[in-house]
Amino acid sequence: MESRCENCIIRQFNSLRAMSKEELKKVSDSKTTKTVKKGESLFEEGDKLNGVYCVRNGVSKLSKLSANGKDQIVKLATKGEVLGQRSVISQESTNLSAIAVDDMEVCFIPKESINNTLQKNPNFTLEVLRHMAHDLKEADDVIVNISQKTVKQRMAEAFLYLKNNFGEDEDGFLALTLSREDISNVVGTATESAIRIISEFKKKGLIHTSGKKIGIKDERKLLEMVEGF
Amino acid sequence: MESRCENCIIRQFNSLRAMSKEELKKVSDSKTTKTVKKGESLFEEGDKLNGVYCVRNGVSKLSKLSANGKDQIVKLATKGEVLGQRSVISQESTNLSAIAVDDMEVCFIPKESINNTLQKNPNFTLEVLRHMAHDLKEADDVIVNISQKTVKQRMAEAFLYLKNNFGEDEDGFLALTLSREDISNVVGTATESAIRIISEFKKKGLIHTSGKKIGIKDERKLLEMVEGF
DNA sequence: TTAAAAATATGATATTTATCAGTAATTTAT
DNA sequence: ATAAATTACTGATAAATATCATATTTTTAA
Repeated sequence: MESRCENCIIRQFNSLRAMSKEELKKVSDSKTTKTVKKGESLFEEGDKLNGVYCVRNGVSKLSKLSANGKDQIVKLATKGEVLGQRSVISQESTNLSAIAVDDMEVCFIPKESINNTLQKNPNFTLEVLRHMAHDLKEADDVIVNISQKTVKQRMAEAFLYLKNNFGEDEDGFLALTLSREDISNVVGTATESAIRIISEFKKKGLIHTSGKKIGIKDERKLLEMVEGF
Repeated sequence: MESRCENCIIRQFNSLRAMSKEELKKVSDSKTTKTVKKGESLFEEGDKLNGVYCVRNGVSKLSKLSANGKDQIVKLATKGEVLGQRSVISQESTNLSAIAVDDMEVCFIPKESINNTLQKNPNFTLEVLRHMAHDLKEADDVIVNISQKTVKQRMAEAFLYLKNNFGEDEDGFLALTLSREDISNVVGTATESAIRIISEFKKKGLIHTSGKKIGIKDERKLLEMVEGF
């Protein structure tokens, strides 16, 4: 397994590609690689982060606990994404927890390397900025979705999102398998409601399931449902 | 009215303060000042922006239209805030409309001045980045709020937000007066529901009203309501 | 491998919220 | 100043969603 950042392909997908050779070398020297088992956390809401995590493998859910004890999943981050950036940049504690949904492999990069480059390399800063602008746009879309769409529509949207972002396995099931509870936390609904809608979608032939696994059967109809037909 | 950016106090509240004297001079020479009447728009969802708007006075609502024809207000921007930045940075059309809630005075700064500085002045870029990181954190909070809190809780929260961010007038009413419809669009609910909850809060002595104007009477109880007691 | 625990599933019911219908009050334009 | 248009408000009802209870299946750990 390649362990020098300079040669890491993952880097092509995130802002680290805007780093100079020397900067990358420094990052490479200061970074540590970690394995995180399914269910373990990278960091928890309220933690002060001493660096960022670059995801090499696996998927992490970024979530926030609400007063009534339910988690809301704000984002699912996979290969290539950098976690904790916002917290490091604004020098505040994180507002989100990052928990592994899969077994993960991540690189921890101490904040000094990041902050140094942010101050010296405008290209890097601009690249980070572009990513954050994109994330913000997505967050706005989520806000509008949650407040204007029904739970059914959001469920349909969630399945399409999972297909588009994580793909399908050989058997036509969504490659990323989430528990019913996680699905309900992405959609922002009660777990029972999520399960009920899964049953309904199954009856209607929109999806098929096998244990936890869910496969999309009628993408067109799901899309129509999202649009409100 | 001062019209040179170099001497504009508003600048202290936004990322423009990280610009050098020369950069500011250029911005000042290329900018134009506009007056926007209540109800008029600065830009509309889908527009390609040729620059950013620096708010000198008044308040603008940033909103997005949903499929069912209802607007969702994502942010209320006031004095000192820079609008359209995200769109200019990511070189995409805006996903939001900006409409004046008050009569406004804004400066339009062509994107060239911004992009130039972004490429040359890392301090400026970093400052913009910090602001965006903050906005993103706020957006995440909104997501969690909307999906986990009841309409009543979100209404209570909206009133507290309006007080904290826009203050009160001499008579103890919220300084920013929104229509019932706008309030419902901030909270993400039907206008009738918003009105109903206003009536209820009034009966319970949490707020008082006079026409459109709303005043906070029992902040403590509103806070408790937000927290879920 | 088997008992315990956790996750999934479904029904019954309660609660929340939206929608529709209509009136009253306020604002706008003439 | 007055009519028209918009906005605010209220009630009745429908629809969506959450909650509680409980059964079944799957996973975990001894």
